[in-house]
Amino acid sequence: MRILLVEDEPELASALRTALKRHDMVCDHAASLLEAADYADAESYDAILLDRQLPDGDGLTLVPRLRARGNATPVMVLTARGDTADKVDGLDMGADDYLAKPFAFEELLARLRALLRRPAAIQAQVIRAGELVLDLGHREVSVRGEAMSLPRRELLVLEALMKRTGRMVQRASLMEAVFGLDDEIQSNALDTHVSRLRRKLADAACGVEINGVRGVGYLLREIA
Amino acid sequence: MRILLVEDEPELASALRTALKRHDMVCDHAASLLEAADYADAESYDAILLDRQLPDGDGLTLVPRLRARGNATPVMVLTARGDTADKVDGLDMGADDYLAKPFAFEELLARLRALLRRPAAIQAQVIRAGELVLDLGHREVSVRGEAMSLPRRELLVLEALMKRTGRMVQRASLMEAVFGLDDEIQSNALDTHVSRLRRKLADAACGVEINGVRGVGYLLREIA
DNA sequence: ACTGCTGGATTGCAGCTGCATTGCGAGAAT
DNA sequence: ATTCTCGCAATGCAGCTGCAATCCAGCAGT
Repeated sequence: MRILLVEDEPELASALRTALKRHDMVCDHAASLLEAADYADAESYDAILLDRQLPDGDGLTLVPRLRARGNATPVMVLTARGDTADKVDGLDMGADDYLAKPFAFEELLARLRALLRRPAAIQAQVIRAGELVLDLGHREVSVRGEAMSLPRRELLVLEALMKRTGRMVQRASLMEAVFGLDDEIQSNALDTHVSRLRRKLADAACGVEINGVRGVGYLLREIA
Repeated sequence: MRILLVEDEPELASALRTALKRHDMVCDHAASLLEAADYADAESYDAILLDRQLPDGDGLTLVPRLRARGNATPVMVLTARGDTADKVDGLDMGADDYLAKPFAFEELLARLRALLRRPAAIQAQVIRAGELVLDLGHREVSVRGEAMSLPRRELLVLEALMKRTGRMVQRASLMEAVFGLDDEIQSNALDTHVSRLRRKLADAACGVEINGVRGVGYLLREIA
């Protein structure tokens, strides 16, 4: 479980970190609103523990900003401001729980567990072709639910082709997708990978095949 | 929004009912555990407000019963028992929120709104793969009922892999799950943990193994 | 048709990358 | 103080990967 802790008070922050660590959670720490926003955008967390009083503003303003970007990470607000009005504000801004300081660490943990029980549904981006399913997010290929392990380069070829299933992919464009710019590949390495991929697709009987178009490039096609 | 209110004290119950009604919520009322179970089974609610002290037992026992039947309705416990220990118990029994009486009605409402925003599904508390059982709540692993003690990092690896049993987990994603951002790990520390975990899984003969996919990541697979 | 040509397809091979494993020392936990 | 854990480095190894040699199919010109 990955937690983002947003707390500017160093002592409390480090105490919480070690405590969370002891409970087998991986915890990143941000000490300001700005830092927190950066972290939250760059990484993906299972929950955010959020202090309100931060040097550069009210931590609570982070929540609507996240939600606006489609970030549904559960947020628990930890703050000394424990009036009913504050709590109502916090919750209505999109926080999922609101715990007033001082709090018992055991309660924080229990509430955190409760939050983590309800996972933010993540949308897997998948492309289908025939019986082939390519999960772009997890870089994984499967045929009829069965995982199929592919080497990196072959996976890149397949990805580039499946993104344009049934349509042509120029040879140069494939080269770029597979090798990028870094390598100076002069030989027929691409053909090699295509060939090997073809064989694996054929063995898997997944209902797709790769056609070469002389002088132009390749295309992946569903078999009739 | 349909709410099930479980509360045996007539005054409070009727006060809550009218208040909820005023906020456009449809509210059924049960005065006992038995009645509550019947309602919950027969109807479908968006949330349950649950008192603990009921004439025929502790209201909290309702929650595991619901969950066992696959009923994931969010539950908020309302009770005079507000010790930290009570709260922890309540939340760990599967309640989603825990509010000690007396409370401000506005806070109840705000918490209710927060509850209703959350995703409906609850994540399984235990994950199984082969003979392996991982209890996410208690953070412990067991094989055929036998507890198996794992160091923190290895447990994190196993957790990340078991959450996607049989499917790929990218190396980078594993890194994130096991180390936060804070650590600058440049070496093959991850490989080390995987290796050690592999050995323990093999020794335990638990019917699962970890496959590495060169250039991509790892996957945990049940042995045929 | 025949033949030479061209560009892709395939396959064996060798280098190399990236993973697996192990031992070790420092630091944390008890 | 002792034990456990963790990150690291060294070593070994398997598979990927690029290359080249070979093979094959389509094409054009005679």
